[in-house]
Amino acid sequence: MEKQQHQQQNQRRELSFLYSGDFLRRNSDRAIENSIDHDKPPIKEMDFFSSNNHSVHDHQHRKKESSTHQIDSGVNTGLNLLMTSSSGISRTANEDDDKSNITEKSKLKVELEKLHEENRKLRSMLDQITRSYSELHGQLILAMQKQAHGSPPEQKVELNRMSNSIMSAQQFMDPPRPSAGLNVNEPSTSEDRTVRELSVSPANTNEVISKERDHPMLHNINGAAGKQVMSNEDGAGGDQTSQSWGSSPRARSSAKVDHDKAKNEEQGPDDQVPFKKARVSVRARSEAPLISDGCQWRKYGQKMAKGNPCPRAYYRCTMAVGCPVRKQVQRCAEDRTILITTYEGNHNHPLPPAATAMASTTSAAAAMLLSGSITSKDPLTSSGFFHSMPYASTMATLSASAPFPTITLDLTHNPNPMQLLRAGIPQPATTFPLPLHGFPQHLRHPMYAPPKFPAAMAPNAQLGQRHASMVETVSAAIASDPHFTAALAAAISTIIGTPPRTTTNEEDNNINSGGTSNNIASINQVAGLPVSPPLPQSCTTFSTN
DNA sequence: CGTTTTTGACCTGCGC
DNA sequence: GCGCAGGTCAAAAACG
Repeated sequence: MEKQQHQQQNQRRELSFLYSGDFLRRNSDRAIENSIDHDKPPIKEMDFFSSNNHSVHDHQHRKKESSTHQIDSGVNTGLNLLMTSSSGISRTANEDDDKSNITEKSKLKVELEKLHEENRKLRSMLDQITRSYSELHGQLILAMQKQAHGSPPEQKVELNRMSNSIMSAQQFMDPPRPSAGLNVNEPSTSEDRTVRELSVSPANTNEVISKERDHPMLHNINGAAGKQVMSNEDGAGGDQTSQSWGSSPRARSSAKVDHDKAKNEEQGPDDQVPFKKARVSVRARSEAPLISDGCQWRKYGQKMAKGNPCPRAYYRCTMAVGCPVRKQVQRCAEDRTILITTYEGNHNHPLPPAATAMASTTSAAAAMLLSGSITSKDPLTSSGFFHSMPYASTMATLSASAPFPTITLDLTHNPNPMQLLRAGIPQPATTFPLPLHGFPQHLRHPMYAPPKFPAAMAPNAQLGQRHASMVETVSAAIASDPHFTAALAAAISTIIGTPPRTTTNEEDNNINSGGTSNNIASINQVAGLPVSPPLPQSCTTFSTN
């Protein structure tokens, strides 16, 4: 475990890119290559959420930089660093020196006061953001409960499902559980089964864990898995994804059986679950061969895909033995600066917060994809939904032509609602898949890292940015779907970790009438939140995938 | 020496 | 049944 964390940390160092601007500058002279091959420069992965862009091999440089950050920050560190500048000056006994010392002291005093003032401002900003988040969270839950009461049965199920997602997102805040442990706090749909299966032979334990430790939201992702769990009394079903992704020959053959089973289910009278597998595709501009989503991946294959001169690489999650999550990475044929990462499957292990961010985003997308809004026979009709939203049409699209239902989060388009709403923040000229730019400078500062955060999990500076960028991404996505809104709010809860609070009527009105813009505005404030409420010490599982 | 990547072979599903 | 394409396996090579 320790080793794993260490590796993670290493990987994160390896793949850090602070701002796209930096990234692009550093790589602008590098020719874009056709393939994701490996004779490439040291950049191994583009890190969506990290805070700097120094390679792990540049360890010393990195250390140096981090200390520089601390000094440059302007945030009161509690040490009067400026004093040190005068400490080395040899003192004479004459009056001139005394005078200059006094002047210097007064200067420092002024400086100190400035810093105090800035601290005060930042603190109040933090408070405000925290309040906004709490309000929003409460509004969300309340609104969903309201809707659940007044909606047709189908929608009720959906809303309840989302509610569960939010509630269970709170569970992410729990400390990491040992991998052998089961989460008895899972919703009742799987709880019974868990108890039942706990008595199964040890050989089965892993499978049971992988099924039941998954976040309930994740179950939902792959086609109302909750339903599956309840309906598969023989214990063979449950997690379609992990089965179909089985790696051993035995798993493969059983996967076929289960696939057939799934087919039968699909063709059965209950047509409400047309898809058992969802994929989330993330399009992002990157010259790096990979995007960093916080997970560890092992490449297990590469293929030339038809219609694209760039090879498609296949990766498998290696953060836990038997984790069924896979991803495919391929450059866009039309624009090779665009990297398309497609996730599939659910993690069966706890994820570091950095991974939770990306995973939550894609998970929510997948949840939406498989939610009631897409239960119609023609998945494409649901995409019309996006068209009614500004930006949303470029944020998320659905594909019916793909072999699996796939939702594509397009992060290559610049206008991000969050950025537009954030007045007074200079926009860098370069584009970046995730809206890192335009983020208040202070959020990039290492001082904003959560004090309680385990060092092994995420370096301070990176973490704040990861969360910041993630929240922005999530907020933008919220514009595209109310279901998405709920699911992503769960993701935000995961990141920020503030318990919900009861709302006032006024707040209720806001959310009922407000539509997405209000939400975005509120969440935007959240995005401005450095890390105020304690961040989750770990996350159980998130996944998209 | 353990882990990861590479790469050709193999399997599976699908359309004709 | 055949060919094609997508996806996976696993031995060998590369890497740290």
